[in-house]
Amino acid sequence: MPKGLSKTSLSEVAYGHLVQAIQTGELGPGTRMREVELADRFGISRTPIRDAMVRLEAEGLITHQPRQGAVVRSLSHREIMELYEMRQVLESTAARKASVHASEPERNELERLNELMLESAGDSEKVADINRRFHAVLYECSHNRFLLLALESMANSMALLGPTTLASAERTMAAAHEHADILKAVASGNAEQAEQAARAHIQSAQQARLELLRNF
Amino acid sequence: MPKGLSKTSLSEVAYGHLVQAIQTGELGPGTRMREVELADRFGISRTPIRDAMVRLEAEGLITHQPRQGAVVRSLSHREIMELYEMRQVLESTAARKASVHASEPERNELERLNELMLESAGDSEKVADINRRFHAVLYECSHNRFLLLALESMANSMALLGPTTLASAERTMAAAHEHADILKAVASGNAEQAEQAARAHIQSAQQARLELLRNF
DNA sequence: TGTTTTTTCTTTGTATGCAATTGTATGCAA
DNA sequence: TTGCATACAATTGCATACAAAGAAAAAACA
Repeated sequence: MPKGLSKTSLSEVAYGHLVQAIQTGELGPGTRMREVELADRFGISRTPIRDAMVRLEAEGLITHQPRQGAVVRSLSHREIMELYEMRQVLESTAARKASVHASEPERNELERLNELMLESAGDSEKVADINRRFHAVLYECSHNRFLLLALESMANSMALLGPTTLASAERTMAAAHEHADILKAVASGNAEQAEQAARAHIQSAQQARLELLRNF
Repeated sequence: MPKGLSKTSLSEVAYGHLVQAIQTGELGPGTRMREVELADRFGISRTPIRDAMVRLEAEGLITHQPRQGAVVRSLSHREIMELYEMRQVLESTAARKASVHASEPERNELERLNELMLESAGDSEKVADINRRFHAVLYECSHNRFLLLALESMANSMALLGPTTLASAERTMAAAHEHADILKAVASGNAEQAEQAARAHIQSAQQARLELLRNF
């Protein structure tokens, strides 16, 4: 055993692993999650696994029927639309709040991430990661803890959708452009415009998602 | 041990008890929650208590420092304002969606609950309960599972605020009136108006909350 | 007396065992 | 073959035991 002065609990480690596994598709929607199996895989006992799974269920990433085990939630077409509806509401609100509350370092960080994303166009894995971080920072900028909580939970749910919509370089460039629109509005403190730009961004992401679903 | 007629899991029972205890103020903000103590109180073991607590933490009702136990979250003035901001966003969205998706039985149920609330003016406990149910039904009317999840979590967080703002008969009547405005807009399918009415309702609730805080 | 160190004690984090329940396979009868 | 009952196996829900980390208390020291 590495002389790990493990600061974080195994429950959190397990939670992180599971979220990642769901994000990468290693645990795709519909997959049955057996406690012992996961415990073995991570080399820990069932208890922290259970903790992580309870949390995942509270966030809606997995469903859990009593005495019947948990499965990674599988979203119907309708639910996917509902998720994007919700995302539109939350992201546009975040952008609005950010336009009021974002600090200059935060705005700079957003600029930098967006440039980085544009530069990485083509490497879809990297782009997806930077995109996630961009949105995460934007969420923080809202400076509203309850909104943040809901946004993070929603972002996790997005993992249920599978591959990113930012695979193509064109879509990446379009997204970066939309991000820039949001940033411009945020920087100028124009709440209305920021909200609209975020709304437009999510709508276009939804559009891209639908195209992806059509050609699967 | 009584013959297990337990239909729902003990974890859920514990979760329900804890939420209720927080709502009634039995477990007020800042209260330290010891696992063994709660387990003894409910006559069960620590495991289902832990499950419930993990869930409560995911919802933001309790905070949990590693190796140091959990405490019922205590909201600063700023956080209370943030909570109402968030509530305004979510409730107005719910009303908007309800104006599109609510079925006739649902609308009738809302009407009935609102009448019942008005009739109960004076009995603040009963009013608060009916009010909760009114809002819960409105949430369902949105027919968006992700929005619903966020709303339920938010409603639980409201429990952290302590006593209801609907103690006085006047405030109850005002609230019922505001509810009626929402219902009218929902019934006529006017999304914009429904959203505005809900926003106004939450603003007025926030106002009442501030007054309550001032005189404590 | 005040401060630092050591010790004890409480409480959580984790592992594991047991019992209950559900899904599944097998056998029997129609 | 199909429907149904019964037995078996897999898997979770819960309880409990143990270990480790912090907090509190006690002791030692300046």
